[in-house]
Amino acid sequence: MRSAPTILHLDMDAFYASVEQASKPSLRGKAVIVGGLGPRGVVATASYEARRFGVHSAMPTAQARRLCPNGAYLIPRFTLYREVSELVMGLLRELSPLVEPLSLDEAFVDLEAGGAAFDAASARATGERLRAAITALTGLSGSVGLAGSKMLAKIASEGAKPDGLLLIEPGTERELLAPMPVRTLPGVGPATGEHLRRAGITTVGELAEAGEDELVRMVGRAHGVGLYRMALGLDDRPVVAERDAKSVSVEDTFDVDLHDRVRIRYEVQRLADRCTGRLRASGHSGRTIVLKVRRYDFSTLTRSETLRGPTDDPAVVREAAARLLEGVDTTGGVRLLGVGVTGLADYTQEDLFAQARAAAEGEAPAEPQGPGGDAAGPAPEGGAPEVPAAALEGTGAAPARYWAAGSDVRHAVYGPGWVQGSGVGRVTVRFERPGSPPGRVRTFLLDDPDLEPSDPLPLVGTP
DNA sequence: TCTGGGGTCCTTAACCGT
DNA sequence: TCTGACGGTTAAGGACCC
Repeated sequence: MRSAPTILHLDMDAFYASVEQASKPSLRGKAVIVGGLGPRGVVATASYEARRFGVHSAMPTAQARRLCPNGAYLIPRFTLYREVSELVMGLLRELSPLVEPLSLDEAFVDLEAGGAAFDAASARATGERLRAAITALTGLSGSVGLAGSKMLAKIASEGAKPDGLLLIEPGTERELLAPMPVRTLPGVGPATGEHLRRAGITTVGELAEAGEDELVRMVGRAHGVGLYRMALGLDDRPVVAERDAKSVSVEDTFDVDLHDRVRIRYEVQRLADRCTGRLRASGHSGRTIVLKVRRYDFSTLTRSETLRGPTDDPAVVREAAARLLEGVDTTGGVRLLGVGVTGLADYTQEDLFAQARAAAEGEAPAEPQGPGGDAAGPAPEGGAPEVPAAALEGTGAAPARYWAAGSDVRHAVYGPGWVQGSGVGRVTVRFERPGSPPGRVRTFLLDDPDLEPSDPLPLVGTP
């Protein structure tokens, strides 16, 4: 807690959807929904236009389509969002060395540590300058909260949305918080909220009245103490610039539940390989392998195994994951599989045990084998568009090229554009780019040789 | 046609060693 | 030698966040 509101929280407005609108001029002012488009997809971000229809994040995409049938439904393009995010984070780092990103679209900044503010007036001026700079650089809007602590800065930016700035003057926080619903506090989700409601506690003020002992009794030691302090507006967590990763994991939800044990084993191997790929890319190795299984009824279980030392060897992770799978009953069907590695070492330590064994066996690590050697192999990796696994299920036919809605393409004649939709042997492309007027739509055969996938264009600086 | 994917942190229980 | 307290580690699950 500090006496001047010099902790800043930035929250970009409807980030993914706004990036899509900036890069696809015909979508400006329209309902845009970014998320999973499959039968089990959920909404990641909805534009404010879409929110007016009741669409919000974490909602099943199928439900969103019912509420907002004329919206534009797009898959996320994380590479582009990451680029835009880096631009924004760069602006934050000009304000202070103490920048703590929470996600691609959110961060805390300690303005005092950077000499960018020392009181309410200078903090407000810095916040407004930042908002203008973000718009100038990216064309997007962000909301800024300023307060004497992280918690209040975050609550402030929430209140500032969209496209605003809110400053909470230190000293006013208790009376400000008191009437707010408990769910306002970070860390109070559906479960804790319901728990408290049953005890007759619905506002932050009532939370403070309940007292620390009572809260600890209700929700446990760590949570109770933290909750009580937050209810009083007390929060002295520092802004931490660099936090090292503690785990790496990958998981897939399948469009249709998996029953075939051979196929399940195969998918676990693929996930293990993807996981080690990411592990190595981040320069880590880890000691504990975790297998996650979500069954047909949405019940989730995890099984883990701790090795004698950290590894980043794909064969070792694959074998551990396969062992863990053998202890899991999958009759009834599996909706999701995941493989993770925790207990990360911040350096890459060779796994001498695995190396020695591989040398003894005189064998290169085996590639995972497809179930029964049939055609339902993995979707192509890398630049090429992926065919969803379910699209191949039960078909012996070679798939036509698959064009995901929202993805970038380039046509030999018409230039850059994006996929508006595809079906019945055709793909519809809208030809426009960031900064251009809304473009026109053309339709091609799925395998038109003039059409190819391409990388996103930058939001600004394109001629 | 319900419910993603990537994480973090906490709790509880079992087990081991002192 | 037996029992108990305690601490560390591992495993499993759950809440929460964006």
